[in-house]
Amino acid sequence: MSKEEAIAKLIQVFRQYGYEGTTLTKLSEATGLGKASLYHYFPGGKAEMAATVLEYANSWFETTVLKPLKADTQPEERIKAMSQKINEFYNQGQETCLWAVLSVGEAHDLFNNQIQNILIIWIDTLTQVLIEAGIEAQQARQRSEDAIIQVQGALILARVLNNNASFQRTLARLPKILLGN
Amino acid sequence: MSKEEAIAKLIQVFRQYGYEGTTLTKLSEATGLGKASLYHYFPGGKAEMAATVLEYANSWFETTVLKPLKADTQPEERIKAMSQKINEFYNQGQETCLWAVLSVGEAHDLFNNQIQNILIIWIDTLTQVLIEAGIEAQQARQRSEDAIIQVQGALILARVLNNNASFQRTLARLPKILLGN
DNA sequence: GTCTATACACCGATAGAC
DNA sequence: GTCTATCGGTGTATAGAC
Repeated sequence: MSKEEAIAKLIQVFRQYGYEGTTLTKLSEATGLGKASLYHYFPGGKAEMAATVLEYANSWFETTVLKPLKADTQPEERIKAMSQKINEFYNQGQETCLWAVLSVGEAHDLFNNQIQNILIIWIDTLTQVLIEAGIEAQQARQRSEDAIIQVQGALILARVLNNNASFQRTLARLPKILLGN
Repeated sequence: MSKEEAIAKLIQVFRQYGYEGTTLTKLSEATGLGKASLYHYFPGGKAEMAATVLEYANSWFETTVLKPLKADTQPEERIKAMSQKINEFYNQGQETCLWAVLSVGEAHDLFNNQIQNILIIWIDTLTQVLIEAGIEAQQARQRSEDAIIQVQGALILARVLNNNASFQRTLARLPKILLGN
């Protein structure tokens, strides 16, 4: 198993159990690697694994979800493309958000910088699209924040109600919310 | 210290650290009670403490936040009253949501029933207000879900950005979102 | 690189004196 | 009811053979 494949397994554990709820035993079982092997790849232990997983997720998000926002097409098309990628990113709303779970408890002190960075990039990128669509700057920023709020909130509701219908509805409405028509 | 005062301290710990991140040592320090004393009040240990805290929060929410929704005033007034209480409940957006943090990891299996119940009550109560305001049933329900989504999402954004401006903005917009004017 | 074995701290929980 | 002392278990992390 390559390091990249291992990271893909680790991310599942962290996002399901959170930082404190994730144990080396769970990480070991998920990857099939022994504890000592995990420490070979990640000498910094659990904290380094989480930081690496977070960096990997951030990078994936930027190149996959945010890239369509910079395409040379109509703003509405770009936003629809983003929504579709978000849907994949969160597995149709059935997966928790790694950023949300790692922003809690002692993990907050360790990782909030990384999480804050990616959210700001997301907001900024969306804002730029709306400005290109002719929306005034401050309103563009507020609507971009609203979009992220709704995605995050919908994930929580889907998790608690065990029903992703409202998540799907939220994603479908994103273009309208952002472009205001 | 009365049991009720102790619970008020316990809730702070659980909502800051989540279930797995909360330790008996933290709970002991927060209340000023020794571990053995905590077990005297809560023989079921940490799980019983969390369940009690959750029950207490649910009850407080119902009597304080949801009660204004059943008042004999205009729907818009009731929703404004609810928003104000939500603002207090989450300390102007500076506190995490106990329900959101206890819906993660192994705590999900233990407590999601309680959390699901209170969210459904919240949605149902809001829906009823909107129906009284003349809004069609299905749309009333969807808008109620949207309101909860936005509150939850705004709390996450506030925590990550360390800035509650968007939470305040979200609360201020709730009447408009719900009543659609 | 991966394994077994293990160190050491802290976890939740309990015993028993007062 | 609250305390000190402590239990068994598990957590993270490491040592050392292979």
